Amino acid sequence: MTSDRTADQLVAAAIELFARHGYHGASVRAITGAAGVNLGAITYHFGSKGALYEAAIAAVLGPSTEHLARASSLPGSALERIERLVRGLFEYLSLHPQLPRVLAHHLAAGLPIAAVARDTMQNNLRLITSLIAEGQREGAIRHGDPTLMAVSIFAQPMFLSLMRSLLRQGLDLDQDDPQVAADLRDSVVGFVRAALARPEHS
Amino acid sequence: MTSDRTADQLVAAAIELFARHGYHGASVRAITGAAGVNLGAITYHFGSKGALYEAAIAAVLGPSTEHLARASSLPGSALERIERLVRGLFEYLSLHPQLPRVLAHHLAAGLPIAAVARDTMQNNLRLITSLIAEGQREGAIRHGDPTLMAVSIFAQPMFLSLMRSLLRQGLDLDQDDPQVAADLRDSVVGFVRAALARPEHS
DNA sequence: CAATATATAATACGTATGTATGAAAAAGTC
DNA sequence: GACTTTTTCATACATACGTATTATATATTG
Repeated sequence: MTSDRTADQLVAAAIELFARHGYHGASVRAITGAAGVNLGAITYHFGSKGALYEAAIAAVLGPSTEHLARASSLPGSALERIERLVRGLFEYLSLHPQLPRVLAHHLAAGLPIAAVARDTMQNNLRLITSLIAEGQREGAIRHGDPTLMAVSIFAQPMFLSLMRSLLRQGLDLDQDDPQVAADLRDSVVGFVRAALARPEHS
Repeated sequence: MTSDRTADQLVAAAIELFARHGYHGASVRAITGAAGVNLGAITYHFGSKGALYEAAIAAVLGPSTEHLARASSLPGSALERIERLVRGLFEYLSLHPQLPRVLAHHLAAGLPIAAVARDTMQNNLRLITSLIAEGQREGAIRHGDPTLMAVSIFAQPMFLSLMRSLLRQGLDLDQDDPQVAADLRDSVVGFVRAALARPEHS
């Protein structure tokens, strides 16, 4: 029962096309064409275009939590582990640049969020939240609602990745350039560190 | 020549429907229906659906720069003016919650960005950038690339607004609740302040 | 009030959409 | 190797799409 090649290729093509053109803009014909499979393959393997959409969301979002958990699992101070988590998020986004794009379409709709998306984001945010709370107990992180701080942190890599084309066309910041990407990562990490760190007593 | 009622209503309906369903998902029939005008009105007043789309983008994004400039224009330290700008951005987003949604669809596509969108975002980011640079000259803001810092700042209210439905469904954070909205604003402002402030010497 | 521009309206046209259908092929099973 | 299940394929169907067309109504101007 190895991997169902057709279904996998459909999901891969769907992720890219849903990210680029949104749900309605990515036609069944375009998806099956890009995947190199027959027109009827979506109906056969998933039942409907909508079901493939959910599978695509699950495929881009799903693995993120484990990736972030792994990145932040090494021993160290809470602040250090948060930095590693942020870098892990950048890493995941460079591997899956479609994540914020698919999510953006999905969120903008304002419809009920798919269960996978809701749960995954919940877990990702909880991961950051608990690290912040730990840092606050250690006395290394300043006071403030850890959940809201976590949202602030999460927003930056996500939105930065989403703004990819705009930053290139508007500010000549090409994230494909490894140096630019590294500068962006370091800037965000520095920003987050400074935002969380408890002010030193004068 | 007052205001062309039909064209205005078309833009208003288009903003909402493009925000919710994306370009392809918002049909000409749905838009004209919501606007309460004839099916042919888009062709007549704008020439095509694509032209209406550009007009809609211009209408949501365009006024933002002046709003932010006004909010941050009052005298005060750079840090204070940045705080006012961030609050101004939250205010603008509460008046135009479609902005990040329309922009998200547009950015996710990865296509050439519409000129209005590019220029407006450029100006908005420049506004923050120059305030940061000013604060650095004053010695109140820590070192770091002001442009990248500006992106970090901008990302938070934008992404927060975009995550509206997810925060409600996943974290029980309902931004329609004025108290929750105020807490979010204050948290982001505090986060930004701390991120920018030059560390005190111990 | 005629004449002339401007706006709205109803409808038609060709194309693209998601899915259903049934035949052909491939893979699996005894 | 015959039989059965699973998967692919080609095609058909009804509907929805963006826009063009043509007619009607409403302002505008002399």
